[in-house]
Amino acid sequence: MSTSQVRIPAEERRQQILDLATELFARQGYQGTTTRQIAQQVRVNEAIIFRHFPTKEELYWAVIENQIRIRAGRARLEARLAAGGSDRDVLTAIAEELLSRDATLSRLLLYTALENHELTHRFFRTHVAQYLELLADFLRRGITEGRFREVDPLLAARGFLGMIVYHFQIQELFGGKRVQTFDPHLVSETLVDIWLHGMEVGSG
Amino acid sequence: MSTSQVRIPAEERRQQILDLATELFARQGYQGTTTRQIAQQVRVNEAIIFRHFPTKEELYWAVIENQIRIRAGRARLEARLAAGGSDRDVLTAIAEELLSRDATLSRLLLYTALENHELTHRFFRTHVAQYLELLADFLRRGITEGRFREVDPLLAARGFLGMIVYHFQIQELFGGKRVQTFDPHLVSETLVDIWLHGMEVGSG
DNA sequence: CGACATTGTAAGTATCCACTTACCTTTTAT
DNA sequence: ATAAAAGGTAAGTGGATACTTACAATGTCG
Repeated sequence: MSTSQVRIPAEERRQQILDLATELFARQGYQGTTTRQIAQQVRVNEAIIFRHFPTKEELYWAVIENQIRIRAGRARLEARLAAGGSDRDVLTAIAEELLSRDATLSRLLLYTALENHELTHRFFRTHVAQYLELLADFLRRGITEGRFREVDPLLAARGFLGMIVYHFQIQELFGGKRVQTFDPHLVSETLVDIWLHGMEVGSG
Repeated sequence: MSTSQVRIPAEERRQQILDLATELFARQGYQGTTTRQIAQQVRVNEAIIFRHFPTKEELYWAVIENQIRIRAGRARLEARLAAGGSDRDVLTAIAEELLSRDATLSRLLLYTALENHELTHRFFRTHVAQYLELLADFLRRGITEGRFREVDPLLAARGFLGMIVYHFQIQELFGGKRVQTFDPHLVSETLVDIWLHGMEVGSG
């Protein structure tokens, strides 16, 4: 033995690798992160990484799938939409949840969208598109019930999410928060107010 | 001499390198693109790249600055805002212009935002923030003139751009256009309609 | 107590990267 | 005509990268 040799059960080590790799991939992307870096973060020999994950690429997809599983709020969105309350309350809650997420998953997904061509589209269809469809369904109901104006529900859903997500991107990715910080609650209320006022029949 | 040896004036060669590097960086990012790849695209020896640009990184920034110079429509936006016409016409024209751009610059900027921490923020302040400020000024005038409701103009500007940019991102980056294509004109009109209806005093 | 699977390490390997060096070929100015 | 300047190439360099191999320490169970 020459260094410390901390022994840890496999399951735990695997999770540790996954967690630290998540951090690095989110900050630096797939290409910008080396397996040596990951090993150093875990304080373990590089070979350990390859004992738990056959290739760097498989580690990457494990990271992505893990993050989607624990973070992407498809279930949470469904619950929110089903829970009821006024349109304003429901939408504000959704917006606030999106704004309060940490940037890790967003960064990973953007990196993946940029770096990867084919696999991203499959992923997009099964996750982002589903999220948008849920929102669009909610709007479609509102339209047939006469509460919302007649517009393409999918476009309106994209518009709503776009307001929120773009603000988040500017603050978290482009360093906007170094110039000016915003109260997430105020942001949610303002953006929901504009969008809802724009969608409601006979408002104003 | 062993291969063809096509001789071309320096200025022209430089531009050629810039153009092909732009394409590669936009598709694969800084880290994902090798100088050898660029040389192969230009059909020139790798050393030529380094004759025209001292390092890969300087080539990258030359690419970015070039794209911003020829594409980013600060001047065009100012002209549009000054040209007058109804709010609806002005905003629809802006939206349509953003939607009809090709994805190259967007991809480059997103890559840069993700990969680079410090330089991106400086760039963001001098370009994206300025663009948003111009829009916010336009809204501020509308608010004091009583045409728009009283909301934070910067947030409203982000909301507007967000609707457009997010739609563009989904279509161009996440492969949304493989699932469904949209008429840019229809998209502009729909999103502007929602946002404007949401901002106007006494509409509906 | 000792066989053995498990967790770990050190030290590779082949390949690829950004960048350099040494040299050749064509154009141009005098 | 010819020297110099400019555009081009082949063949490196050292270092990094993903992944492997050979072997050492350790907990567990018969």
